[in-house]
Amino acid sequence: MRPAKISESAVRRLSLYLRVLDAFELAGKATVSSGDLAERGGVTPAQVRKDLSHFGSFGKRGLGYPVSELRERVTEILGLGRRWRVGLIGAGKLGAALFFYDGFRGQGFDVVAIFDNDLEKIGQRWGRLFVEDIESMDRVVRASQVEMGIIVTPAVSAQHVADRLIASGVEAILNFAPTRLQVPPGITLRNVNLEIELESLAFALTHENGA
Amino acid sequence: MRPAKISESAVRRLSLYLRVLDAFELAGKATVSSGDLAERGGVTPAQVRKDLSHFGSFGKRGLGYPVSELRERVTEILGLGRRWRVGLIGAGKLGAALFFYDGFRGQGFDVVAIFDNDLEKIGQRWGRLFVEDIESMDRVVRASQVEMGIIVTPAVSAQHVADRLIASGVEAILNFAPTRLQVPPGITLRNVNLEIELESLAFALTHENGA
DNA sequence: CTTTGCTTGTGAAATCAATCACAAACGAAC
DNA sequence: GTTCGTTTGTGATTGATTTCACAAGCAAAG
Repeated sequence: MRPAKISESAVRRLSLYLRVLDAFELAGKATVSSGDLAERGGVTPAQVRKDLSHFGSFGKRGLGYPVSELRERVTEILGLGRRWRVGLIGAGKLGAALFFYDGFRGQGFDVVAIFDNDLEKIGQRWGRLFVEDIESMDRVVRASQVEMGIIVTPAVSAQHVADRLIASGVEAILNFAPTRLQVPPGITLRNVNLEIELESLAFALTHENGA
Repeated sequence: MRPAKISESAVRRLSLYLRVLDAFELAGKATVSSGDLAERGGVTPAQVRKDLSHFGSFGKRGLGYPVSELRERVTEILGLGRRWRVGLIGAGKLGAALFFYDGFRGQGFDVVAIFDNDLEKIGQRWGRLFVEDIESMDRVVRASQVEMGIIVTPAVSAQHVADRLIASGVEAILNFAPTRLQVPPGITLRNVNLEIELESLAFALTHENGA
């Protein structure tokens, strides 16, 4: 079942449910109710049922959802039934932190290329990869069959990097640079802006009480 | 003017406008229209006006908004008219990347304490700070007047760390650990989950076309 | 085989957010 | 001082998302 339109936030909740299901499976539970999932996920039971119902009917009334099977189905829905080839652009500290973070590999994401424009960095060995010159991005992206790009460059370079990624055939970009990227239709872009997160905390602290 | 309730997303857009205003001010523009702000921010003019109108009436009809003054007002609204004292919990690669990232300082956020539970890390010197034992968190948080906590520990430790932060009086937490934290009412929590971002890209790539 | 206790799946209702559209206000031109 | 072109601020409208509420379905017990 492929529904007309699934909201961004519904997809994110599916990722969340998947993690909760992992925990339940590890704990040896055979079935879970929408209430169980909701509690552990911090949402309402109705929300869980509605989110899942967009993709089919996975539960049994009176009983709940079979943990193992639902986990497989959600994995499939999210497109995690395969491995994804990721390119990292920016070999700075944040790039290194992401590269050496094991969580990605565990979820099916393999960094298969690293790029930088700094001569100091180009040629460095990271794990079993070498940092490539950003000038050879097109060739390397195609050779390594990179499907997603993670941009961890300074803001000024980010748009240029995005343009080159897209020109090389990459259709999904995760941008950590604190700038608004312009991308053509059909390209999926997600932004992670750490400054905005902190500013949102500052706003909350400033306005929470009547002080 | 303090409005009843501002949506999370409206606050994030204010951060965005602030960045656009910075650019306009740098470019020497004296006034901007909602259309100018909208174009650079990737939103609609009506949205810009609505967002700003929640906090007052800053523009002149027929003319637009005075760049410099609006910038000051938005800075004030977001609570950025002062510096914030931030504690970093987790002295791993991601923690280091965040610590050495200059963008935070530029926006008014100062990391004033770093914690870890690894004996190898405790006592290390980072810039002008030393990595503290997580066991002394309560004392150090109070002594350094930490107001916000950034959690960059493994998932298993995150809830414990959050509990201790809150017990020490911290009321705002930015969590990078891939787990759902439980916090009492009154505590502001934001999550940055890199796995969920990638999974959302995987979903988009998987479902974008009829393939 | 019928009853009982749960839990799903889903239209309907309610809430929340974004967009529209237009009167009001301003500066410039004459 | 009047007209004109522009842009704000905002009530009304539309659209999206979440929650409600309940019929339908299932397993277990008797």
